[in-house]
Amino acid sequence: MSKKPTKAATPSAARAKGRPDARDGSDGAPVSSRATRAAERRAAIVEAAMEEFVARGFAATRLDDIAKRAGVAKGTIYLHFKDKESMFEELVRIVIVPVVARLNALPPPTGSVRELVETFAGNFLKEVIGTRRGDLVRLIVAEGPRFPAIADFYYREVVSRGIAGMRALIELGIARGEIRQKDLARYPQILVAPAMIAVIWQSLFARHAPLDAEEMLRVHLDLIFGERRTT
Amino acid sequence: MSKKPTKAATPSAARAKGRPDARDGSDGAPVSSRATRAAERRAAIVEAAMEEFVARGFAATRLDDIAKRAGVAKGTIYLHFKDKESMFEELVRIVIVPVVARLNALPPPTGSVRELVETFAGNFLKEVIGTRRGDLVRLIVAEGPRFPAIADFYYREVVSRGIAGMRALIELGIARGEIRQKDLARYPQILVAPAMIAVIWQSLFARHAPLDAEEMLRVHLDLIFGERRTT
DNA sequence: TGACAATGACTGACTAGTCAGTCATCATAT
DNA sequence: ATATGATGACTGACTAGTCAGTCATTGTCA
Repeated sequence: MSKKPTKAATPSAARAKGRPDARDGSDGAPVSSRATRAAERRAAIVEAAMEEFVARGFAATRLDDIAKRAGVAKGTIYLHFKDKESMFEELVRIVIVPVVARLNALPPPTGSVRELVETFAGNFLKEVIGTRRGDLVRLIVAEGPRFPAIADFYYREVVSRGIAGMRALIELGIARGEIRQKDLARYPQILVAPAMIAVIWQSLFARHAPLDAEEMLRVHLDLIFGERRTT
Repeated sequence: MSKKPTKAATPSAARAKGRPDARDGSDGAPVSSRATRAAERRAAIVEAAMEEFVARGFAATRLDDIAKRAGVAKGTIYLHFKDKESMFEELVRIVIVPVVARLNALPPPTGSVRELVETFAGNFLKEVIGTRRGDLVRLIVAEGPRFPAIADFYYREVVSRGIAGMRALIELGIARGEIRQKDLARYPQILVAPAMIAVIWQSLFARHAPLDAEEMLRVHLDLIFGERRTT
């Protein structure tokens, strides 16, 4: 209490930072209404927070660091999120939702099942393995037990749907005679397992022994569908 | 300095805690020499720390909690470990070493390759999935990126050996005609992937959808070795 | 053998530092 | 003009790590 009788001396100086003009390069149309700027800031915070949480985990991440990375004051974070915990949960949702949307917009079943699965694997390679989304998977594995809400959400929105989708694909493959192993439909996890391992491998062991995920998935599909004759 | 003229008042009272007799249940042989007691305490700390780290992760674990759980004062921890971080690293080593020993003491290759792999899978089921060792795997996935030393160690001692062993097994299987897919030897990860997924699944999603890991592994082996005729 | 001294394992109150969350103050779009 | 966004200094709770002091055990000597 007795520590700081004088206040309001320095703070005004720092003010120089906050966007002075807030217009785009053209003539006079204000490109940033308050709402727009706020949305941009929110996005910056989400981006920065994702980066930090992925790199350090929930407990070790400092809000100060997130704020700094987002180019925002700490207080600003609290204009957008209730607290660190709900911020983390919301974050995971924000990043996952587009993934779910993608899952729901499955391409119509054209061509062989193998082709379908290959397309799927290709997308997975490109958009998950070695990307921030891949790190998110690791983050969920890491923090899931301490954030049941996140584990629940992830299971409901991604895992159960993914498993169901894969099961449908496998059953189609069995019906068409492309897949021999009938029991595979009971454990679609087997179909996905190498892909998940690839994700984890990349973020843990890539330094020691890089893994050619694409080739591995190809071998795995050969195992399930039988060897291909084409290159 | 000027704060504590009085001391030595309370501490003596707490002394009641430390083993009063230090003998075993039989007659008069002192079972706990100083060295023995110290070793017991160290073991208690390791056990407690493992529990806490697995449950909360590195950053969120409090040394006070570890001490309390181990029935030891906080200072005691520092008699055995340099600091929290090296304690964590040492811990992982301590738990992993027996696993490595187990790996090195592989049973002599008797019977079919499938039998060998099945034995292996059986052990894995019993001793890893759903046990503290399984949680350790998750912990390494979670903290590995922040503890390169641990990821290194784990890769060197467990992963690379495991992969090498599996590869040998697969090559044997190919040579004996039990395994068709020759490329499998290039990615032994595929053989192990469902087991790893089972470990992770149990600690994340067991509540939502329990997974019959044993059955899943059987199906997976059927996929690799071809369907079995026996029940 | 018994008494006494030396040892060092053990303790827990304490320090120094960290960080989530608050709020008085200021800036600015409307 | 003013309502709302934004700021960052500040607070208080919390915790890793320290260290002076205690005492059971061990070693030694008469």
